[in-house]
Amino acid sequence: MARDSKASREKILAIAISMFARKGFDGARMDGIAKEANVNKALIYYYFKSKSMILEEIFKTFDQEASTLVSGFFQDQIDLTDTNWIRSFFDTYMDFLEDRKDILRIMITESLKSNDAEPPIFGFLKVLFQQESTDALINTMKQQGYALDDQKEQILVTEFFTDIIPIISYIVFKDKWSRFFDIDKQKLKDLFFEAYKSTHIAYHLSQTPDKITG
Amino acid sequence: MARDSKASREKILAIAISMFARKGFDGARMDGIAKEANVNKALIYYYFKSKSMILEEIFKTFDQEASTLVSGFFQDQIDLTDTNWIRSFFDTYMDFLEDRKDILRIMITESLKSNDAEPPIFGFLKVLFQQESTDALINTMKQQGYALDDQKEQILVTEFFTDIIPIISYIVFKDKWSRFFDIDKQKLKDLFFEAYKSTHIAYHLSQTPDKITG
Amino acid sequence: MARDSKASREKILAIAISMFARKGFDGARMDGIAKEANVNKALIYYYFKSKSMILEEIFKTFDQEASTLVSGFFQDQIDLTDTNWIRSFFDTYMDFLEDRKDILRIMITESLKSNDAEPPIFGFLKVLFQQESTDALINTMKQQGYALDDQKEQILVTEFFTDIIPIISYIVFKDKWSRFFDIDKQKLKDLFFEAYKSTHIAYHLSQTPDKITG
Amino acid sequence: MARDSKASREKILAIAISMFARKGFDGARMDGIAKEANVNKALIYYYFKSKSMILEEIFKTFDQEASTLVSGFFQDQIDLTDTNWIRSFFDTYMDFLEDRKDILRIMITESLKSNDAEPPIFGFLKVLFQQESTDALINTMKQQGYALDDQKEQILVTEFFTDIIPIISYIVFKDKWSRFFDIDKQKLKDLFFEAYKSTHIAYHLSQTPDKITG
DNA sequence: TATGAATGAGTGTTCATTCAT
DNA sequence: TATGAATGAACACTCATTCAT
Repeated sequence: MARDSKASREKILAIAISMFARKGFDGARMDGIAKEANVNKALIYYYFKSKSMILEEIFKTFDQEASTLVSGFFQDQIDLTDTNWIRSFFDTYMDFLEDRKDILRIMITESLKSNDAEPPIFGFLKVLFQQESTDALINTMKQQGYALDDQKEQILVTEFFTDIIPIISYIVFKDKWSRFFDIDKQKLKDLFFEAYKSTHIAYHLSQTPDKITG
Repeated sequence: MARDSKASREKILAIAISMFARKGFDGARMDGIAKEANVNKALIYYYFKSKSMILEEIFKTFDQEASTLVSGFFQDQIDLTDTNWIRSFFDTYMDFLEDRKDILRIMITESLKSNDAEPPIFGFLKVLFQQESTDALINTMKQQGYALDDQKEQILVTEFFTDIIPIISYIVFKDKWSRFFDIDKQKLKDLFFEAYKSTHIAYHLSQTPDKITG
Repeated sequence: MARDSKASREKILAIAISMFARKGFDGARMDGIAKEANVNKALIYYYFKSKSMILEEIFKTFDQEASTLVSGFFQDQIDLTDTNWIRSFFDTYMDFLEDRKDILRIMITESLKSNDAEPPIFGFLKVLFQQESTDALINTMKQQGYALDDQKEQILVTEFFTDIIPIISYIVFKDKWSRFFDIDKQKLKDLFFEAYKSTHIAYHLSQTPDKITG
Repeated sequence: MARDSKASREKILAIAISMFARKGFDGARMDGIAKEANVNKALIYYYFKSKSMILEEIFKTFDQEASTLVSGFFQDQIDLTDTNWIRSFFDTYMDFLEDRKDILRIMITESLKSNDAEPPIFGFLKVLFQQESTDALINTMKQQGYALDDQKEQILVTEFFTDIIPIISYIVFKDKWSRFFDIDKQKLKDLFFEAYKSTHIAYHLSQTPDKITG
């Protein structure tokens, strides 16, 4: 109804994200997106070349925003021994992902498909560990006396499978978990943070010189 | 061509698993399955009521096999302080999942969709932590002096997000990881085990009475 | 961009002709015309009621111009025995059609469709042999001693299928002929004129009294 | 209704030809073809890969049949001086085309479009003047004393524009001509043959030495 | 005059599923 | 068991056309 260009486009995009997340990219229907977005189906094609192009734009925007987030982070002082700092980092990071949990769902699903393209989740990982950030992190950690084995490959693997993946999984599964295991969402969040702390964070702390020499 | 009843059915099932994994359930086509399985499309409907029923059978069979695996495990003596035992458990567990990695892919994808059904991956979790096993585990751990907070909820959350999920993720992503990060598969396996050991296993060990009393 | 009324309208018309000729009326797209004409799609509808109306205007204009051409011709003295006169007539006629070859393409295509409307190419034929012209021609020919069987029907059939049609065909096919039979365009023109002369013109000459009595 | 493979396929093909001829390839609708052929729309795609593939098959079949016709012809003795022979040849040729007049309509329309493909009507021309036939014709004509300028290019041009094109045009336009010029079909046929005889055939005869010197 | 946004009705094509044998 | 033929309901995408400004 509203002849408001920007609004229509954004609405379509928002519904598409929600739809792809709920039914999967292949399970989602253009008809359904149009109906839910309250726009004419043809209008979708006025703004987006094809279904796949919507997906591409979703991922591209996500990567850009993630990049901005990361850049912001590593301009501050990093202190992995400061529990407050870690919690603050963790919360900002979680809020960012929480706001984009539907995109994360889509990202996982699409990453699992077999095709020649790089899995979008690897793209996200690369954004998080882009050259500058990684270097800054490694340097900071070294300065703080961390026993870094200097193997970037190990860092990447460890961070991906024991940090990023658990966190993303928590975000995409928490609603269903809360529902099917009949548990309060705040309680679940605490349980997850406890698990995260006692595994991944504990691992980081175990590498501090304090811990070692202390 | 081949008038071998069982063979046709199994072939269809095998190809369906591979197809669902590669393209997603919605992206997979009955035509494609028939062609790849070298059977007539209508024959699929002779053996399976519908596309969804194939999926259901896949999950049901998987759950049964997982259940058998788990039962076998907890008949033996559990010793979380014995590194050899842990590695042996880990290897058996990994081999089992490795042989079913396509099913894991499907399971994740389907678990992410929005519907009223319980996510199949929760079903898998329940199989792993079915009453008897969990009880056995908890009892054993208590006997071995573990500081168990007795909260099954915490155990479930921790094991799911920092054990099952990382392991499954490793299995479903390792091929692509090896390809896109250009790293040898064996090397990657070592890196992952190192990450798993220094986070999840370290967490378990940290809970041993030795640590507490020591 | 350009706020030049006439220019936009003419441009749209010119592009429409080219587009209809290249892709056929049904194959041509309003979007494509707008884009190629560098105008807004809606502007086309400001100048033309619909796609079909563009076509109608094209044919109407063509018929009017053809009519003017023909009128001009039969004001001069007709002399079918004068080779110079024939060549001059032929050249003027050819140049006129050559300048409108895209319209001829459209005309043929549309004439072949099945509908109740008179094929536009018949309209063109009627313009060429409109009452006055035909009468003038017949009279002149009679005066010059031609063995006219006085059958206007025969004249029309002969002129259409062995004069107009070959000439139009030559015009609409010469570019492709030159390309696919790898022959120079001037050479092709000579070959065609030779063919035309030895069949159609020869036929006219064979009807002159000179030839017969001589 | 009838579960008769061959029949359905042929029906679809026949209706497609008729539809393409009536509305043009782009104007024809798959829905319309299905409905008129009394088959399910999806069945069309069971037999043909796409709309364009139907067209391709139509042309391919036509070319094969034309090739067979031509081959048959040049096994007999060619005698361009024998009016009976000419008329017999002409009739067979006309009947063949008459039976395929819808295909001719499609062929012309498609030949006029702008694309990189060779116009199908050139393909037809090549079939008619395929190496063997052309050679046979030229040899025969030479033996019979024809003043052949030996230029195959001239022959091709002359035969295309003053023989094939007029004949095809007659076939595709005769129904409409008869209707819009209110003339009996048999009468029209006679008029056309008269026109054809007094132009194209006259041209051939004019080249025989016998006729001229005899 | 001109345009960006919007739309109803299609358009070729595909899909899971069923039928007849 | 197995298959070629057949189908209804979608499916992503397009089109000529109109609206609001």
